[in-house]
Amino acid sequence: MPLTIRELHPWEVSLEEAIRLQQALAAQVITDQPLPLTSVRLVAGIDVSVKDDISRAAVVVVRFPALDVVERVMAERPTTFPYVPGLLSFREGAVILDALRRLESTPDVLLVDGQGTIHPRRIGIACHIGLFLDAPTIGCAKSLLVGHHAPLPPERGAWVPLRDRGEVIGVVLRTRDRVTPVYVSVGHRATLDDARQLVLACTSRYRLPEPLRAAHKAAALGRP
DNA sequence: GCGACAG
DNA sequence: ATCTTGTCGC
Repeated sequence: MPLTIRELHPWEVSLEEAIRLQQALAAQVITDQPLPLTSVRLVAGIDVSVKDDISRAAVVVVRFPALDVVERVMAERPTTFPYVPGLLSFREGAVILDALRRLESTPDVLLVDGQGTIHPRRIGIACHIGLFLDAPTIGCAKSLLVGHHAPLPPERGAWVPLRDRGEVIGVVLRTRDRVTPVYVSVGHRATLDDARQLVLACTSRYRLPEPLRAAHKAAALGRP
């Protein structure tokens, strides 16, 4: 039984309408639902690459905790929406859903390359995709969109809370000794602690979790 | 008005 | 994200 995708709203909207949609959808994001790692069997990684106005999305599903690949799908479509900090969903959302519609397996949780609740309106692309799927999602970004944090210890597994306007919206996580950290936050239907633990459990030899590394490679346009 | 700013 | 060469470290 594949994932069910809800078409909550169109993607071709104005910048003003995009913000209005985010404000309405943000209230539906669930950030307190437990996601026991012992119950996770399949994890999906999602990433998008853009080249010559063509966006390519890739979704790679791996078994957990082994991390071996079990499925990989892709989709392409013209890039229309511009890149605007805070509105990434509207640039990459449609092509990601196109790829997800081709998925045959049903991941228990999806890792998205980008922010979850680490967002001005608390609805980054990971939350947005989670709402369309009504499934557990987690945001894992390589750089920061908003928020501040204390210094992070140098060893793998170290983490500190990320705060914005007085609230904890995510964590800064070191996935490898002495390596630049990643920013983890809940996308939908998960808790921040479970999100952090899952990202770390999906990371082995590299900085980024395996599902995202695999999706990044698959989405790369250039060389076949 | 001046910075900050996922991918 | 994409554009690009060499280079430091395990």
